[in-house]
Amino acid sequence: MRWSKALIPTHKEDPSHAETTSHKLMLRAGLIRRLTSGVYNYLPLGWRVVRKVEAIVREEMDRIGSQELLMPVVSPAELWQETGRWDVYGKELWRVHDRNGREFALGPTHEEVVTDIVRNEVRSYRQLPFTLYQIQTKFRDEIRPRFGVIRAREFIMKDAYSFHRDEDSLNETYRAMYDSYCRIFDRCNLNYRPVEAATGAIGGSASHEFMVLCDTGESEVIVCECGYAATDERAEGLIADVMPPEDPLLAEPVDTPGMKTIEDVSEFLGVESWRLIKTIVYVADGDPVVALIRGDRDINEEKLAGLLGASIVEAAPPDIVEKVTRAPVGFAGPIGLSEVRLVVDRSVEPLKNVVVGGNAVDVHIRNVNPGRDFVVDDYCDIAMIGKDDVCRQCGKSMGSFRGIEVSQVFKLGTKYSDSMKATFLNENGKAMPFVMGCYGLGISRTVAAIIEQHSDGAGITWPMSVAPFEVEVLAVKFKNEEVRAASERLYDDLRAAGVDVLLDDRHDSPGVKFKDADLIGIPIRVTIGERGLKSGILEIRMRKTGEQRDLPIEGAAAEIARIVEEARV
RNA sequence: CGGGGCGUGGCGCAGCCCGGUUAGCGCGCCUGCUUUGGGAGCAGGAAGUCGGAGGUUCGAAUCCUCUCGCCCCGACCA
Repeated sequence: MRWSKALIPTHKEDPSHAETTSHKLMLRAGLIRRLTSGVYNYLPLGWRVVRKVEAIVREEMDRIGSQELLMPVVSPAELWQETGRWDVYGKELWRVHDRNGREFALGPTHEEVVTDIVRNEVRSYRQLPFTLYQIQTKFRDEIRPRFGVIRAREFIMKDAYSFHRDEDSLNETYRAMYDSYCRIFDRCNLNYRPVEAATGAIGGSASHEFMVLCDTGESEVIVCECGYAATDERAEGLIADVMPPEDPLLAEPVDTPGMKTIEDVSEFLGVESWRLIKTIVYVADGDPVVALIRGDRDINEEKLAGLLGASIVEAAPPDIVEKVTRAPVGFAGPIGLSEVRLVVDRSVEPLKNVVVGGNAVDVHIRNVNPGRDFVVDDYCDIAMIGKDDVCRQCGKSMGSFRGIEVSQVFKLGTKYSDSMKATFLNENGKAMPFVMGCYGLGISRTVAAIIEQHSDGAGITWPMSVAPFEVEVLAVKFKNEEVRAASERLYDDLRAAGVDVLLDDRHDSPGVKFKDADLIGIPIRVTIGERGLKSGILEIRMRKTGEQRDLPIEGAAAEIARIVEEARV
């Protein structure tokens, strides 16, 4: 490609709307342009990178025997209603309707569609196991699109689905896919880590997310030196007991006018926040539930939902809170509640003489003792675990890091095949539901994640494997006949050698070209100018390391092609 | 959805509080000449219904109302 004919619109200044490194650089280097919130054009340079990442993904999917297909973006509402996700997925499911008012979803993921294909086409256990995948545009009407393509409403994803006769077979493919993902991210030169994850709206029994380490990442991972690593939604751990031994005192109401938050009450009464019990009313699949946790901690709604076996758990609206506690929001407590399920976190068990809401306006109760003043059937783990908590596996205190979630794999089990009646016949002629796995990988997000880890003050520093071009030939003073001839020859020779090469043949000043070269970050830059030509040399420079050396023009193309070949993964 | 902020040539911004002629600046773009190893110089030029609608006023980018869009912080996920 010749730069003079290419659409590579670079910018000297940072765009005003972008915050993160990758977002700024993708805009400045002319990889993407925003069309509307969370929706992006991929310009030629950006698209080339997407294609490179896709190629790696395809190779690795093929390697484990996964077959590529293409499913439609649009799918009918009825399919989603079969599994209940038409409702469960909520507003994030991008819904459209046709001219007759019939409803459709723009696919955010394709469990329903792929299961529909398989239930119609696969009959026998002899056909199992197999894995299907596609690379396609996905739609999620995100609450808040963010960070350019990292959280977009329209994005590119590779999604794979495996079908099995039993759990053992699923486990085998799950492992193969997990290893495949490791190879993919290794080849993209990413510093990443697979961690245990919650299953969320997709469902299933086990899940891992692949996290690319990045301080501005949106996900928090809890880690322990023993090897344990899990997302904060999923992490288990022990919350250290801070309660000193105390004799139980007599519970008594206390006036707390207008004190509605843990912070208010703890300040007003002059007690530490852990000497309170946080009481939160939730609605789980339509039914109110009250959850209790120590005052300085937060409830993990994901865990609560899992414990209750509910698909939707959300904080109750004020009218439900009032109905349940007979008081406005802010004075909920466990004492005297009836006809509502109480879920109590383990952190509450050791507490003595603590403060709870009084279930009445402007009243709290102090010196409350769990078990004595209210009944606890069972203490559970519904706590959001943090980096300062203690590992359940080894007992050491844990740490945390932030990351970008580039992929997630799930063991789905029969969740979808059950609800969609997708079955095969086993050896005994008995109809069995397919055991399924699903495996997502955000292609566009991976591109952004690569930039997050591969840039410097001057621009992007692409790894060879995903760079839009492998070599940039920068002609200083392209007008000069000798420079022009030498550049053209090298350009042709490199292309003939199978190298992706960009020729900067613009008639701009050298400064402009050098700055642009740094910005778009092609791994190898070859500079050809009058100066070097006099002595028959050109200059080759590695973008990432800044390492540079002179090369005789004779045989330069072959030498450069060799270096490129070596750097390819 | 709650909180905060912003919409002025392609990009980055000033002007707005305190209304007043042809709406500025830097970058970019076009033409010509000179220049060419780290964002060149000179000369000339194109490009904006000041997000939109309504209102106040002799007069609105500026004040008021409504509306649309965008970004950031929190509840969602590849």
